[in-house]
Amino acid sequence: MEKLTIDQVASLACVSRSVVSRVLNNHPNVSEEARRRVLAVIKKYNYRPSSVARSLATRRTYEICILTPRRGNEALANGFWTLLHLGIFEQCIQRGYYVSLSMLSSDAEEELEDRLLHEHSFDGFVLLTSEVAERVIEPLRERQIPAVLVGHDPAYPDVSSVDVDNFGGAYRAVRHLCRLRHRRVAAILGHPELQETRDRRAGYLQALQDAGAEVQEALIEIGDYSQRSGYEIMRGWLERGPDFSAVFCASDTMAIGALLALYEAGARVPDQMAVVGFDDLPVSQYTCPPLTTIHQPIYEKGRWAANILIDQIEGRKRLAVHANLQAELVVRRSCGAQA
Amino acid sequence: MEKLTIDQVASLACVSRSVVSRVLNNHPNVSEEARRRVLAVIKKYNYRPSSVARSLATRRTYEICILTPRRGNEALANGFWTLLHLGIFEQCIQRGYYVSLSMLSSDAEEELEDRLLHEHSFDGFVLLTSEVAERVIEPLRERQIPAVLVGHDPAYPDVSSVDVDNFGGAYRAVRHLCRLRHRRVAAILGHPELQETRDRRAGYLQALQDAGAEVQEALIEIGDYSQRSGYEIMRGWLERGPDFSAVFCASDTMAIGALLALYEAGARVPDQMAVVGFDDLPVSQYTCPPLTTIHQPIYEKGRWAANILIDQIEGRKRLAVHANLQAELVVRRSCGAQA
DNA sequence: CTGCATTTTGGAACCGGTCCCGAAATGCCA
DNA sequence: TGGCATTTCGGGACCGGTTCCAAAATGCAG
Repeated sequence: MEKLTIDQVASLACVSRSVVSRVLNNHPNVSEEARRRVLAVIKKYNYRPSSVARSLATRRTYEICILTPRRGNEALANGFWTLLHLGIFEQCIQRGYYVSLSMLSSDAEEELEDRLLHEHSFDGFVLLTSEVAERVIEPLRERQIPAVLVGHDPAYPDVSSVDVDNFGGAYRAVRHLCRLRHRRVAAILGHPELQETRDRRAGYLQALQDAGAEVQEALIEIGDYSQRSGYEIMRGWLERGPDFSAVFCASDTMAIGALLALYEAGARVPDQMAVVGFDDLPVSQYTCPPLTTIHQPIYEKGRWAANILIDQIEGRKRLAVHANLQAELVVRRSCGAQA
Repeated sequence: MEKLTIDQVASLACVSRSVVSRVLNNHPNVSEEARRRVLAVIKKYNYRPSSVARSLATRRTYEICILTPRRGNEALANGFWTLLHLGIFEQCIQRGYYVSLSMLSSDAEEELEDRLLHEHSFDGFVLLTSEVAERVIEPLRERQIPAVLVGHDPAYPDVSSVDVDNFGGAYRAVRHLCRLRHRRVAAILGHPELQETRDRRAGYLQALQDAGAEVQEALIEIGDYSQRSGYEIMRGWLERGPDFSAVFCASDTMAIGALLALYEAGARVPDQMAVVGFDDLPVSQYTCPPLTTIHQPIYEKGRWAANILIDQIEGRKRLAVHANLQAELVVRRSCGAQA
């Protein structure tokens, strides 16, 4: 069964192609009689208008592009991105948009960026992390292409964004530890140039200060969101004999690495060392012991991002909006609050 | 800076648009002089031809669509899919194709399927799992749209596929346990209607038989690839007092769930219970203890799938190819072979 | 310098839609 | 029944490329 064109549908329904077009787009001013005939033909032959041809005429593709950072496999393959993609995808489909996927490696693949931004006309872009934003924001601005940032960066106040309350989340995580009588709480944080890291760090410090606990730079180490980095940092500490009783990890992945180091050293969690994470990955319910962490509504972040972007594409929102979603503490066993 | 059209480039370079088109497509029969002028204009204005217009004329979009099954979040968000998508993506980009992402929920969303298959013209489809294949194979066949299946199913011998050696992997995992003197080895398998499950089950049974170990239906339970299912199955066994010393899990996710149940029950792994998984997810290096498992080259599977599909799109392969990738045993600590 | 083969060029049709606009059909009222 | 407003319809230009083909330019041999 060959694919029909609008002209073939028109002649089968004995009308002009303008009429068919009007029926397809729910324009008024088409007689009941004609509409009926056209719909009958469409149904009979299962006709679908070519989205390519339509895009050419309307200059709209109904396609948005997700730009995901290309990190190491270990930092990438933890379910976080799948959930985010899923949220974006489901909302887009619901609103009639297709989703295209790209992963940008950190070395400059200008060729790829050029193609994505200029050659293929996406209606808008979802930028995952400010690393990605940094690389593509200029050309997007120049061509006035709608974009939304998942994450946030004060450097781009004009770009809509959706983020989780990183400061508040870290604050609540560490406050929780302090309330459990931990006076010295170490931290494994992420790349210091990320805004996210700065906010989580600030939350951590503020919570310590508010609790009257010790604040000490020496208790902070920098990882890269991989399990390996969490593992190695914790192992380094254990070798030197840690002088603290709890660790706040800026991601569950790093917490998972830390848990293994503790396990190998025979240090019991939470008795000898309390651990809390950040993100609440699906797997974190199943670590040994299950991880106390800050729940990020990852899937919802995706949905919000898609909604904001599409509103912008369709011209409903003129000004940039900055959504900030709640990050709640999920108490499980790695912190010692539950038997 | 407005986007130029081919006509504007042509007049800036003082040639007709046919010449510009020829330059863009590396056709012969364009004078050095003209080519030079055209390239200069293209470079100066950073011109990119519109892929939409080109697609309309050539009937090729250079876009392939990944169809991912929409499972529960827990079974979805474990890094497996990200790695697979990444493999597909990187190979596609390298060969000049865009990647579109779709997740099909199991309840019939015919509307979505129709749109994906008919309205938007993808050059080809990557079907992740035979569940997905089952739902879309018919219309794809009918319209002769290239597709490749990741996984495999004897019901579709005419559809190219790439899979891992499920039988061999399971066989090696269980043989390993038998060699460690386990005589009774339980199994947590996946959905029985999946070909994958059938193959892994067969490998498990064969290994037991070859080792002269006990083969007993009662030692087999069915999970759904979620951590939760692994957890609950193991917990059920522990409550009844297990009469076996090792478990083969058909996925790492289920193994991770099982590890937690064992941890909670105070059963030491591997001393009291040996555990092996299947997949070798990035996180499996960091479970407590690290998981012995069968390594699936997930990323490579994605690359193979993309390559096979694009070969087919570009007409290089006429016949269906069925790739079968090695699945190797990775010995870590959960099986007791390593100190 | 001529004549023919070959290279290079530009015009035009085409891909499959949208949308503007003038013409035809219809409705309504006097 | 005629006249005017309104609804419906169809023709054609357009979106930005590709590709076929005939015409123009060039190259080469005699």
